[in-house]
Amino acid sequence: MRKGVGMAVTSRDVARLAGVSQPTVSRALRDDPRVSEATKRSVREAADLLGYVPSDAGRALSSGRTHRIGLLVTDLENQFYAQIIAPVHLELERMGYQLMLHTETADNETVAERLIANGLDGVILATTTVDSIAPLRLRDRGLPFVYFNRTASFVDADATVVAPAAGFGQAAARAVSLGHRHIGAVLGPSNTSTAQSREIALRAALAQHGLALDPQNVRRGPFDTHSGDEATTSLLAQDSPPTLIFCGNDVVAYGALNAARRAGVSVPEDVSIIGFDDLPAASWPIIELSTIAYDFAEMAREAARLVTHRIEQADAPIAHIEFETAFIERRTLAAAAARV
Amino acid sequence: MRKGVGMAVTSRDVARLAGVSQPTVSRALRDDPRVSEATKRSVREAADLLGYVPSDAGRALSSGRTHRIGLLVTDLENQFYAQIIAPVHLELERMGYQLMLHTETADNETVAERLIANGLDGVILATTTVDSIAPLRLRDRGLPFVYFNRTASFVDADATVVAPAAGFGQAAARAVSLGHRHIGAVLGPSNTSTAQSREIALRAALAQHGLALDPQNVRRGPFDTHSGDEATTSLLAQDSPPTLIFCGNDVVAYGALNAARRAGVSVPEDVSIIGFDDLPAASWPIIELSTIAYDFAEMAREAARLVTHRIEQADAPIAHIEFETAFIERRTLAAAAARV
DNA sequence: TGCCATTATGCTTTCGTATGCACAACGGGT
DNA sequence: ACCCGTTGTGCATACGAAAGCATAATGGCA
Repeated sequence: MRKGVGMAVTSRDVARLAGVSQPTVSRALRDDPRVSEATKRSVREAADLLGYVPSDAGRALSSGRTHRIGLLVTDLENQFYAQIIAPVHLELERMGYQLMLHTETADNETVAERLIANGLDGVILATTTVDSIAPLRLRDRGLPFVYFNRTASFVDADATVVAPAAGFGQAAARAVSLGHRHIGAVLGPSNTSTAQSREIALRAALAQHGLALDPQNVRRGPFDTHSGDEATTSLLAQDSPPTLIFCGNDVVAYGALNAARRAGVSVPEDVSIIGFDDLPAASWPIIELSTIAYDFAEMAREAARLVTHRIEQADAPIAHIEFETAFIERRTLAAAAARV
Repeated sequence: MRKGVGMAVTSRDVARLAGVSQPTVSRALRDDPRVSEATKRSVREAADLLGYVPSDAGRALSSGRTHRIGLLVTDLENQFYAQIIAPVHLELERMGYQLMLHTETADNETVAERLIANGLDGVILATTTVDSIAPLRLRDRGLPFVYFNRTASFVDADATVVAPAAGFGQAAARAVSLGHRHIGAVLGPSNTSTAQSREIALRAALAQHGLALDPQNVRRGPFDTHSGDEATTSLLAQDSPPTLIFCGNDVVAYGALNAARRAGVSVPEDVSIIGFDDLPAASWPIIELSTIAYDFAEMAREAARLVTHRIEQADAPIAHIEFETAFIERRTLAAAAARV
């Protein structure tokens, strides 16, 4: 950029007007205690007068900090991530950081490179698979990052995760008391830590009551509505379908509800559905989904705090923060229908 | 930043290894035709070997371009904006730009300042109110911006907007043919151009059939589910409620469906509901919302293209791009119930 | 009155990349 | 053999803010 017409006002211009040096302007505007109140006042006045706005690039280059945090997700249209973005954004802003959204496209290889190239101070990984190499790359670069919700195997790092045992324990107990014995599940992708931990928790909870998942009644697929729809359609098409279906998350459960409706199967009379996450729509009167809840907004904020803390104190001990779950019973869970 | 341990590899390091000057590295990696193929190859090799990643800040400072575009929204949890972010993000990425999400908080005054301070090349305004001053500030700064969906009064700029007339025309015709005469509406905030244009289009469409909105059957509120719920609850509580309710958008319509369900009013037997936007959930079997559709994903991509085009060619003529609408009939619209 | 501590400010350099300009090397045409 | 055009590379510097260090101004105390 060589001297355009609309060239921005720089700290040097402010300095000239205020009759001080450029470094003094820099210090005054950042409220450095070494600058006198009188000077600060006149500098601020000059800055206001000129409409001075510090250059992000200049500051970044000089200080080595961008105050930008990347949030890596795959599917922005997924309601779960939509719910996450807002609290992360707000919490980061509260702490003086800006959020940069990044999506993981097909070629996983370049994701870490793109994150690194973007001059981020830190990264929140929200859709890591257990076998992802991105964390390795970030670690090698020395770029601070935290796991949100999902974790990867190769590298340990700060993480906020869900502890699904309690929620599934309560749900299973209630389901058994309602007479459910033939239980199905639409699980998430087996290369995600969330799908893995939920599957383990579900199986353990059922085992408490002497029950097990019949492999015939288990489906796996991405955490999205379409996948839940397909899987449930296939489950319900069987000769003796399960009376209750646990879904990998709420978004999948919406798909399950759609599949049941399309198949003319009543919920909860013919089949009960249980989700996971307790998204806002789960409690809508037209949905009323039974689900396993936890404070995902707080979990998102915690991830934001973890990453900024890691940036500011690189040698802090690694923190794994678990969020407890609880079963929330709504319309979509009812007594098991007698089987034919 | 004064010489840390994990200091990043710079173009100078690459230059040293490749035995060329730093500017040659810069040119070689950007595929400048003035650099010989042989040199390019050896520079690329050296860069790979060292794991060189160009500094965003350095490039931004030197070139005066950040390749970052801000997207300004209010409510990230709103499904409409969630649907918008993905296409904008992808289209920008395709054109070599990064998306920065910004939210409008309570103090509108500082929004423009925050956008300007963030070293953006351009901005997409998605939630402007007609009386917003942000566009003025951006124009004064010379920061390129475009309106998405909504426009403001004070400043003209590139815009992508919806043309609601056709959609409402079709919907009204169909509604009338189904016997609807007492029609209500839950409109958006009157300081948004979208709420204004939809209200005008709706009234005009009804007028075609000699109908008008009874002020008693009109409610206004924010474009969210809660507001749609409240407004509809109040509409339905009247002595002779409307047989059909037009909602400001789909998210509002979801609220209307919830309100009806809670009030024990059947949709569409007792009341019909029509939305606007055709969000993915509108076509779900458990929802099946009649609505007015347009290609919002393409509209989002177009906004992305407009802003980058404006950046690259500041003196291009201002473009206003309209997206046509069409009525989509689903379960929530049926024949009007006979009135008591 | 002189010295030192403190406070406030300025000078200089740095961060990493990009670009205008100078210039070296090379080759072809006469 | 000379000139000139072309091609490829280097040099110097700009971009804007921040920070280390130097130093001027001030005040207190002996």
